Amino acid sequence: MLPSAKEYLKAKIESALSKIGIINGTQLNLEKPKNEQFGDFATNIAMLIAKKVGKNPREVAKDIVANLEIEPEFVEKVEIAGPGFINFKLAPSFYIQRIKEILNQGENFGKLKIGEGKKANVEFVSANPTGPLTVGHGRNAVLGDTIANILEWVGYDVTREYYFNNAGRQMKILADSVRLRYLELLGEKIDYPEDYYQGDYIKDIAKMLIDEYGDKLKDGADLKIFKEKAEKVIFDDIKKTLKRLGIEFDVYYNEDWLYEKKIWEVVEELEKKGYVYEEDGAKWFKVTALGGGQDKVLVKSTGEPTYRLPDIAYHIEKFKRGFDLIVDVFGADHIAEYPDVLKALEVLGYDVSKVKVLIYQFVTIVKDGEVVKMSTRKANYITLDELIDEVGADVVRFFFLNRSRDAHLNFDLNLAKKQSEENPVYYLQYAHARIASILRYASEMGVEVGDIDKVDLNLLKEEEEIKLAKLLSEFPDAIESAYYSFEPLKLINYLNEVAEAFHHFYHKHRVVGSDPGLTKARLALCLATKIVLANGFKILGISAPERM
RNA sequence: GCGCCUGUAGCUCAACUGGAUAGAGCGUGGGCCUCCGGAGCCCAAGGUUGCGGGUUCAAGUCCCGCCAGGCGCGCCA
Repeated sequence: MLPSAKEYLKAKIESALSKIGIINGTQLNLEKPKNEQFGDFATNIAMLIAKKVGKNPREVAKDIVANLEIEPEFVEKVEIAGPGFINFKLAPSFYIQRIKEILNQGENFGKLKIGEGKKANVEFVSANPTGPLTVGHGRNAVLGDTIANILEWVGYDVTREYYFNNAGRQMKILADSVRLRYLELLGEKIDYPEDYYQGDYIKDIAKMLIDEYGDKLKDGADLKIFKEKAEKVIFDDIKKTLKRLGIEFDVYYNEDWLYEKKIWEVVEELEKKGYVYEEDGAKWFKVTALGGGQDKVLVKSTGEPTYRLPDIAYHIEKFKRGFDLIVDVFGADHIAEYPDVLKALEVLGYDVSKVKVLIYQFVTIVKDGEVVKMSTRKANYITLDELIDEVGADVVRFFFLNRSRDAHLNFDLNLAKKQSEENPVYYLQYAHARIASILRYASEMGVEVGDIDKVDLNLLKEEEEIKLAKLLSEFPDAIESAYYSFEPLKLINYLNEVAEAFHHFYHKHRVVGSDPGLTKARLALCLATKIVLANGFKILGISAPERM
């Protein structure tokens, strides 16, 4: 296998540096210039070390270039530009030959070994079963699932995990909400409390109970049956919604399991380390002693634990289960709580660097020009299901992924449909469908790529062909970059470039033409593009249509 | 009052983590199918990157101060 262009150039520059007696302490940066006229790769190394060497950057660059030992069949041009950039233009064959590799690796092209032999846990969604998933949960679900996909692609053994609590006060209110609706449906006069769950799904569940039990539950003071039914129905509904987006979990972790013993062990351990004190009958975690803002209650004066305790215990469990990477996907409303949890874990001797907390900014819903405050309790929400009904799973996934985590997401339902018709996801999918169509056409004409080793790829000489081939060879880099930043958006941006480069190529050059050799080479290029797009779509969780 | 995030084209968002002339989509104006898919391609208009300082060869990006918006700051989860 050929070395990647980056690796190749890096090695050459390093050796040139050592030849002129510079030991490079700083990171050697090779980046892709925005402007093509500056070549395929550029390094700013001369500017970075100029001061240390006591020369001006352009002179340093000159020294480096003079000592580069580069094979002309790989590198076409090296030049010094601007304040001291060194620009490299690689020979087209460097990229063209990669097409072979792409075709040979097929659906595995782009898979990396960074996470080989390591286990990752991605916890996301984690909504308690009190109502249907909302558009807000959608962002969490899609982000978490896609990050899990990325981790799998770079080699991790990934566990998708959903953490839930079915024991708290919310669940009691939920159960009682169902009970009251049940009685109401049986004809009793009910004063339904305002702070109970207002959604219609509560009535649906009550109706199911009537179908099942008639009025037998009428005077049962026991909420258990109401709670269990509600939980089951709602959870099934949540799972169904997620499945529509292609999301399935490996583990549903019930917070309840931690309450028996685990959380008290945490208190004990923290006490041993001297980070717990009692005040007003409560036990406090000494966060201030660890550089935090204010101390936090671990155990209330009533003897009940606060939510913090199971959170800490849960993460300890994850460590004990042997994960090398622990990813939490949270909305911005959790911003204040995770630092305390991390501090506790650190004090207890766990390697906090394994924990990656991903905070995404909130989804605000605009309906009829006004911001809707989302509340499951008040039934002021737009469900994820409704959104999927409206625009389809691919658009939903793409919609949530096509912005950075830190970007606040304004969602206007009135515009959702309109936007969906012109959604950028179709731009990508169209490129894929178009290639499929070309391949069908070629096949009808009796042309196939056949054995790739017999195709003369060097016939690809046009600017658009080389540009596309070059982009395709960068697919693994795009995945790596999405992995390091935990930003699926990087992959989308890359795929957009690929689709664009393909459309340009298509409009300028005919694939199936009179020259059989060239036709084969171009078909190979098309196939390689299709593979890259399809692999990228798989990571994003969107479909790769053969027709649209 | 304190903490986190955001402010970039009319709108929704990018910008490879400090690089060279800030880019896409939608919208607006124009052009392109006798020919492998027009859900596409090409051209144009549109910007003092919220405001003011600073750091350096280089700032949308880093630091400080304002202004505006979002989310938090509980013996709720």
